[in-house]
Amino acid sequence: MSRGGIRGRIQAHAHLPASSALLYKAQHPVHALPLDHHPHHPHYPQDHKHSNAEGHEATITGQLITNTTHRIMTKSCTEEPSMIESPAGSANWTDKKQKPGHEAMRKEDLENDEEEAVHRLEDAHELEEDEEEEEEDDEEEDEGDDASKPKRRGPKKKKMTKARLQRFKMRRMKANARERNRMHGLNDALESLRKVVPCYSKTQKLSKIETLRLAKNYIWALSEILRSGESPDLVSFVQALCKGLSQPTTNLVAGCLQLNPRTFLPEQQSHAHGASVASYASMHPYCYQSPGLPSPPYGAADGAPHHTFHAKTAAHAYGSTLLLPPPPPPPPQPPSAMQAEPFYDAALADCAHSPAASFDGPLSPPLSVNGNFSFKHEPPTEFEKSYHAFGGGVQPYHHHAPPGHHHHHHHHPHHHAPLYDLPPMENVVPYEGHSHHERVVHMNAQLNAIFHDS
DNA sequence: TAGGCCATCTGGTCCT
DNA sequence: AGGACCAGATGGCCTA
Repeated sequence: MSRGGIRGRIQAHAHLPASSALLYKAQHPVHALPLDHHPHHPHYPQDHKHSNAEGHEATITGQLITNTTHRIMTKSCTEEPSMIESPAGSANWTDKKQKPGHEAMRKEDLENDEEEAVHRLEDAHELEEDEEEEEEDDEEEDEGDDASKPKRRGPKKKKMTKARLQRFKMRRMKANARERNRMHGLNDALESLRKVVPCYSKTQKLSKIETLRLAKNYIWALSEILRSGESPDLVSFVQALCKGLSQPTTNLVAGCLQLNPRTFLPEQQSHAHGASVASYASMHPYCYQSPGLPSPPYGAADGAPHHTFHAKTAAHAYGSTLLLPPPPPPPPQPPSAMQAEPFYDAALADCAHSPAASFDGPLSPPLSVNGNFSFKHEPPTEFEKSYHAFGGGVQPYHHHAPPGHHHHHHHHPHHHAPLYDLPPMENVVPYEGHSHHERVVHMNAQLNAIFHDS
């Protein structure tokens, strides 16, 4: 039984103008208030809740940090505790760029919080009040009273002096802030990934794990296109995309690609297998649009990649997300998730009757390997540059070359990587010996051949 | 209410 | 020494 997760995230909020998360955040504008005024916010820093292996100390320091920790927006801030941000940054980190006014915590708040924190830690660590000069004094304490108590083995535990406490607290705060930033960076990267795999919607996001799975499948499917050079059939492609995905995500992908979910069922695939992506796209030029895509430009509202599709280009563009690998001799075992027909019925109903019901954001770029085949006109990201550097090996990145321009004058013969005798999805073969540049040239040619009916 | 998903804190480990 | 990375723990939100 799948609860929550993608299905819930997708279906439960289909009627809402925004995702639950966004909605919740909109309804809980905590960013303007001090941290300790929002103990029930979902992303309220939770140091105080900890009762882990460190036990008491963790709890106490957690309370400390609860009152003093704030989102650190920039890396430089991690080196300057006075720059710590309002907790709202932590609660609404996705909105960080819209909330510059809360970056700095009021100084008196910080001082008060730290003072209280120190008091708590004093209790927790039996701090000796008058011990201001610490280090040396701590080292040679109670050496002679071993008769009274059993001697403690192991490293001697230093007494928590105020100064040490302060240092510890500051270290912990900075480490927490770094960790938050690190995770935010990870999430940003994941969001970037969401945008380049099929079925992107900003308000109905795939979960992290599903995004990774779908991305893996997508990469494999595209690799198969390169390897075979054939126009794959729709069902196989969708099956490949959905392999290992949850039911809700499978449902999403099927709905996103306007594929009759029934065609997943083995007994229904006989006729469906015959349809290639190209023919399907030509027969259903409009159906490759996301069911809920508003009139173009689709991506303007939510900041997603901006695509200006026409009916014709939509079929072309989304068709390219439907590049199907030829069905392997033994048809791939459909994931168990694909056998739950009701999901597909629901998806089908959505597609057929409620074009705007499921998605309010743009789909992914049609082929977002690196923007060469898609409509991307932005300068390359750092990742893209490095990706080129890594994949291309010898080719420098042509920063300002327009899409589709710099890849078309030299098309080298392409040697496909062999497939191994592994299960399809584990069969990812690096295209060694070919630069990424070359592969993209080849891919462009193939995709153009497939989807331009030439 | 259970389970999925998530953000966050935390201490350990490794690296520079 | 300090930062990055990691995994465990925790609790909140949401859906079925």
